[in-house]
Amino acid sequence: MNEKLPVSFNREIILELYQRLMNAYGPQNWWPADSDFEVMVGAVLTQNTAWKNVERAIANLKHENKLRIEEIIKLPDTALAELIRPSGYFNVKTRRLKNLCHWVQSVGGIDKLYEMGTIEFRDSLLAVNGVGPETADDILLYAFNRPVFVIDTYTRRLLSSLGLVNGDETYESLQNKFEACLDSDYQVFNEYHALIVRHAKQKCNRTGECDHCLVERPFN
DNA sequence: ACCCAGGGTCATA
DNA sequence: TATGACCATGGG
Repeated sequence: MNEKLPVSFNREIILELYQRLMNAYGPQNWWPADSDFEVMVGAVLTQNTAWKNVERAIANLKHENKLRIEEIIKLPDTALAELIRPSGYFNVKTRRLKNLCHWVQSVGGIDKLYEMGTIEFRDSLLAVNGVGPETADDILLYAFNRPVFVIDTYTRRLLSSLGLVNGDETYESLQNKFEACLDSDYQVFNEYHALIVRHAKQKCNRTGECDHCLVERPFN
């Protein structure tokens, strides 16, 4: 008896992982943006794209005073595409940004979003062409402080590396697991995901004692 | 020269 | 429902 049980996805493990990440990297202060709308734009622009490239695109929009809903809608597709060019997929993202802006207008403007229930908010976002689960949750969590846990490829990679998942789990399945393990606190959700991204960027020196290794060491 | 980056949609079987 | 193709820039 007293044999070691296989590590499973439970509250204790998820809390310890959070502590490891926090100890290694400290608070990340996400999402870097000057406005809620900027978070929404950034969430679309960063799809499968390095954040550094998104920063350039957003800087272009700011410099031309186009980081506003009406301005983006007004802008011809070719002009908008040119401004966001550095973030890649610029034709696709031009369409997606406009879809998102039209959607905001259709619900009566940004102010109406603060009054919307989180479930309805999420479903409504997902109905916008170009907004998938991660983009929707980025917006819900980082622009509107809603307690939804963001899942991304880094999250899957980390969990897989720790042997906590098989890799065949759906987005919502993983999200549900996290949300079931944690108190529904948007500040923790915010920090947790930011820390996972921070960890993904951490280089491993293979000594077993770097921050990367300390975070990913086996659980007892 | 190749691979990846804070995804998502669409056509096809 | 489940793959595969496609979108495109910039840095390692």
